[in-house]
Amino acid sequence: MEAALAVLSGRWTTLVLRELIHGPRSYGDLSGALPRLSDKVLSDRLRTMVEQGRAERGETTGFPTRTTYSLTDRGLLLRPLLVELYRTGQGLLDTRGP
Amino acid sequence: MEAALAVLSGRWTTLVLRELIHGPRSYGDLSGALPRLSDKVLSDRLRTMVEQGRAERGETTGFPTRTTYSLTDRGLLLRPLLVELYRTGQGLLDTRGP
DNA sequence: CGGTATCCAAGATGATACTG
DNA sequence: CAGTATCATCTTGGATACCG
Repeated sequence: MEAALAVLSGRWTTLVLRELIHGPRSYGDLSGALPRLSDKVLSDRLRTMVEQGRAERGETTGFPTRTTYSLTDRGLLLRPLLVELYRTGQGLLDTRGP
Repeated sequence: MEAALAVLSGRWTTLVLRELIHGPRSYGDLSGALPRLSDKVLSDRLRTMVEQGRAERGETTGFPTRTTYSLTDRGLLLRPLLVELYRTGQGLLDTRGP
């Protein structure tokens, strides 16, 4: 449990994961989908996820650079947990949340 | 999802919840089961859970006081999420964690 | 036994500005 | 477009000590 929590740690981690679960996303996609997330924190999270082997980065050679992030198999392990987080969140709101 | 995360926020919240899911526990039970958790944080967490309506407190009248905490129906909503946290944690460790 | 009161250190986050 | 650099701030957690 502590291991799973450690992976989700950080206020924005799960939200970035949710975006990536729907498929590869560019830095700009993520930044646009999460407007309240600062560039600094976004790149912090992405770097951590890549270091942990949960995400991969595909970088183009041209200019402007276009980088695409996608989940690895290890990252996809988290999918059921994210689904349960969503379900539980709905449940909490239904019964007068949070 | 954010609602669910907010409820689990705090490094020790899920561990306290796990103890309570097995049944009512006194303050001392919890403190003993989680030796690395300071009194301050334990009482912070319990207070928050009671405020949120996820736990209830039953206090005796005598002395020394003996207080028992237990989960409410709202608290039990979190059970499937905790189970999934546990499952995911196991999965992470199996594939070379954390 | 079952807490509360302080204070401090560390880490996370946010705002802003700048670069290849 | 895709970041990095810097700094202020906010939040958590831990240590310690004390109270009814």
